[in-house]
Amino acid sequence: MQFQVEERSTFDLKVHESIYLKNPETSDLGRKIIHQSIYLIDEIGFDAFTFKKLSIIIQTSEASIYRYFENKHKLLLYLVSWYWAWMNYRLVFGVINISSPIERLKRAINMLTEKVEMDGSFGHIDEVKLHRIIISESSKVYLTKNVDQQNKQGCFIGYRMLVERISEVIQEINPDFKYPHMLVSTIIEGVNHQRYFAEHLPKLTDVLEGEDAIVNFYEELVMDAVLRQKFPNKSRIKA
Amino acid sequence: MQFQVEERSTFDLKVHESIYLKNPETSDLGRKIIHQSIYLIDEIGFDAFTFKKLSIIIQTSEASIYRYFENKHKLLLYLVSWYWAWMNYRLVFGVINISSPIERLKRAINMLTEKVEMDGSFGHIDEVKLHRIIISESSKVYLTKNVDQQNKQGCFIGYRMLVERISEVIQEINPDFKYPHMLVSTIIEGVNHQRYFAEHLPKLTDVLEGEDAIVNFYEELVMDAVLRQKFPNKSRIKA
DNA sequence: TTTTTAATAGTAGTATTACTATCGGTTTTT
DNA sequence: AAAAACCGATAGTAATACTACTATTAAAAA
Repeated sequence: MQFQVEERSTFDLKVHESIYLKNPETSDLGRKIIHQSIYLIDEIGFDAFTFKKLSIIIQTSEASIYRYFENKHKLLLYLVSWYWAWMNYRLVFGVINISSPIERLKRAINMLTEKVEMDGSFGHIDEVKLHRIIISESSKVYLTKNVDQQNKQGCFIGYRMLVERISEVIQEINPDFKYPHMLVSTIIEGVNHQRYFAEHLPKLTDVLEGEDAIVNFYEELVMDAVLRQKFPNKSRIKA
Repeated sequence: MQFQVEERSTFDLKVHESIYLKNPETSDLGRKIIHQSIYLIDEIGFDAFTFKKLSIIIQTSEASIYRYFENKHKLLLYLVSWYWAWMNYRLVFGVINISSPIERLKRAINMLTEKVEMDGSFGHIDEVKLHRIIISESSKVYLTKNVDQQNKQGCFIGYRMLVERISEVIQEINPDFKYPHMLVSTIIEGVNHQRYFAEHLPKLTDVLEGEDAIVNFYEELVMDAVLRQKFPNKSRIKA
């Protein structure tokens, strides 16, 4: 992940160039588009979201928004990519002082699965609302007929780096573990679904009070899976 | 899951009534709609799929299709619900002779995660093509603003029953395991994503040759998680 | 057998969506 | 001061998602 320091001493997370026609970070209108699209998508959902509606809210024309993004899917891809870059960034700094790889993995899983409840230092982006969008809309970003083409252009490197980064910690702990990427992407997708289920389809998950069951569940799941082959318990029965 | 015996001695899997306006199983046109929509969605993807295109293929009018389904989302929901009912049905019969709950769980996870490669006995439904649709489109069924309303109507009972059925086996094995539903729905959603990644975004998964890595991964993951708390390995290090 | 009714198919239309093209006017850059 | 980039507004198109209405057919009642 790359970032650059700006005058206002915050970071400007880099999103892959092929996603936008014109970088929305470089103009007032661009930032307004990002800011307000997060509000609008969170409110009415991505399916009902249109550039027309957005243009009315930010008092501009539909055509002006099209100058930044080819279509609304690309805008969503931008938001999701920003989130991936943000996660990568948080992960680097959240784990930098931890020497034990096991503890580092635990911390990483924790950051990946915990609820985003505070809005940070990125001016026009509301991370709490963005996280809700990630939960309910992010998979639509790659579940399209254009995946292969977009992947070739590098639209998903943020996600790939996230998975790779954590996979490396897993392999540091247990070089014999065969499925590090599968485990990590299962967790990333899983959290989103579980948070969604907890809110809308609670019978498909286990909502426990007094604890963040989702965080605990995934931490246990990952540690069990990764440590299992390293320290196999021979006393475990075979049925 | 309910089913009924028909004259042609196959089963007619029940899909919840609130999903359709008129049961497509009851007429020739209805069966054609199901049969051909599977082909068309598989070919062009759900986003590009329209009732207009479908009506041209089956040589009828758009309005006739609207008489069976309120909109294309409901049609997708029908297909996905049929798949859930089919899975429930297969699960019951695939597990009926296994007395050991651990082996029963293994078999269930296996059936849930394995690739569908053979077309079965359900006349107008091509299960192989349907499975491809499940992999790339099924989550769109509940990732909408109407989830709560549709859930209230019972549109997702098939899914709920699937999760409940397997959760019960888990609880039979280990009554102390706290997250059976979470584990099962994580697996069901996970397989779909991993199969999708394996084909389109291989860097997000681990594609191994000579074995179905996805099946093995999830079997190990589930067994580790479920048996872990039952037979905790005290020798496992704490970092 | 005729009549009634109910179910189903087909025609034609509307509002909205997802864009594209064009044309002034205003900054910004050189 | 000239050129370039940028923005806003208008208008237009093709496709989509749906609805209202009409026509046809088939089964049930008279």
